[in-house]
Amino acid sequence: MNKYQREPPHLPKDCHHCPVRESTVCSAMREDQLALLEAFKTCDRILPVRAHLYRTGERPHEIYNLLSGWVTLYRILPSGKRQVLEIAAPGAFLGYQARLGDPMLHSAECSSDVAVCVFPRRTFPVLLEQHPAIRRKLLELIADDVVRGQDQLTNMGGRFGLERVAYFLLQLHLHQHRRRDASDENSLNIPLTQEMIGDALGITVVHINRILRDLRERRLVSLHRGTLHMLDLEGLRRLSEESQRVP
Amino acid sequence: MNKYQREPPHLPKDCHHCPVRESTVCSAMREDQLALLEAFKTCDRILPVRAHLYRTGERPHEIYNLLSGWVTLYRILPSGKRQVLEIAAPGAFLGYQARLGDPMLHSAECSSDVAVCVFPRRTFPVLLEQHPAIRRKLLELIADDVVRGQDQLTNMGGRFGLERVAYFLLQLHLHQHRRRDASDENSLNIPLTQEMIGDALGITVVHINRILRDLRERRLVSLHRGTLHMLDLEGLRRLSEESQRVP
DNA sequence: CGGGTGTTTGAATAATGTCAAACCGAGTGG
DNA sequence: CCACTCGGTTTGACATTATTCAAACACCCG
Repeated sequence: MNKYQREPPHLPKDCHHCPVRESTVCSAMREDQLALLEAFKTCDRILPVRAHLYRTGERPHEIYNLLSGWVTLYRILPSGKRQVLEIAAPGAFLGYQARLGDPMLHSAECSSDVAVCVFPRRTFPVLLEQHPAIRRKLLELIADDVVRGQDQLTNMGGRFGLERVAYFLLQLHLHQHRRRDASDENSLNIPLTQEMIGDALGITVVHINRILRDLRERRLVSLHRGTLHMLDLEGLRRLSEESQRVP
Repeated sequence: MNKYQREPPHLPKDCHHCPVRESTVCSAMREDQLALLEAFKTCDRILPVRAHLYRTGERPHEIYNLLSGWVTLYRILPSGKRQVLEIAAPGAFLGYQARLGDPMLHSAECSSDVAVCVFPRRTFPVLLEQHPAIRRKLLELIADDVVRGQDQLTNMGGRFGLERVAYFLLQLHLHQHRRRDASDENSLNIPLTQEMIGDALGITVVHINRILRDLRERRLVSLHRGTLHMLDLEGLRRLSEESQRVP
């Protein structure tokens, strides 16, 4: 088993027992409508680390609900650089875009072994049409995506490396801490490499490394082999809100 | 009249004559349904430069359709820095968010004199409920927002100043060139200051200035008093796709 | 004719990237 | 079980990119 693999992928018996039902589009269905969903969905599927759900330019014929594991959404620039757009946790709804027939504009790669629930892409609009509640929920999810995107943009544009990384890790932790019962209140198991942080924040691995050392020495966070230890949440928050200049 | 003000704000007689009808949520209504929209909307309104549609933290009671002029969406960081999230052109749908009652997470300021079409916020969900086509269109618009956000993120994370600005201006021009009949094929009137570019791209005004000089001397673009001259689109594209390193 | 906003330039300094090399632990195959 | 490889981390020296501070300038507007 991969060193980052703390939770082996597990498939729920049915939608009733689905661990992420409440956090994704499926929450729009009443308990007694779940059979409809079940009928609509293609299958469940398990994928190994490094597998791709889809790649830039492809026109996949599926849409995914992430059941367990982590998926990284990214783009490659003409220069060869990689930009990580999102680190998707269980509950994420992946592969949707406005014009479902268009080629994807980003790639989705498994950062751990992964379990997904698969929907057919071609007939997905039918589902949306038949169940307005699902479209309502989807709109909600995507509207939140916009906000998180804006947050990330603000982080990238407005903070230097140290504060940037601090804020990024803080958000990562908070976002998890909402839906999850973190076994340990202040640590998070996540297949996060320094390179990934760098690619998410537009900073070199080498520099990320120095920043992480700094954060560790300040006893704020430490990242070690797939475990993120949040040592001082308040301190992190203070750091990331710090003025770099006095206006 | 403000120096940047090339087009005085003008209010359409009714929805039938609305110049942006096709590019916003209203396009979801059939010609014969426009009366319903008309009945629902609160009013049209004209706002002067520097006026705000709404500010961070407020719970506005309206939603807007931008009819003419430019609106800048931005956030302020704890450090005092400003991050420009979007430069909204006519046709933009402003002020919507998943939970309409929540406080806004960004501010919207008029960069020119502006005309907006105003919808009531409180009853907006009713409109969505009664006309699924509008929700469908809104979902589409917002899904596109996500993509443009990802694009911006990629630009910020993956490019240095020169290429970053080049790409930004190129996108700005292309995005306009789609919906507009640009009188002059290769120039764009827009109340864009160097400071705005800087705040959008996370670069200091001073540095933006040097970059713009560079771009001007390479005869790629020039920005002068509210007019953006695209001198060499192909060259810009090449520059922004340039590898900084040879992988 | 001011006054104010936006632009421009220079010099010093700080932040970050690049290159090169060593290191470290986990899985692999002999 | 050990040598070996591989992905990921760590460090140093140096180059590049960007910020900061300070000041002058240009132009529109009242």
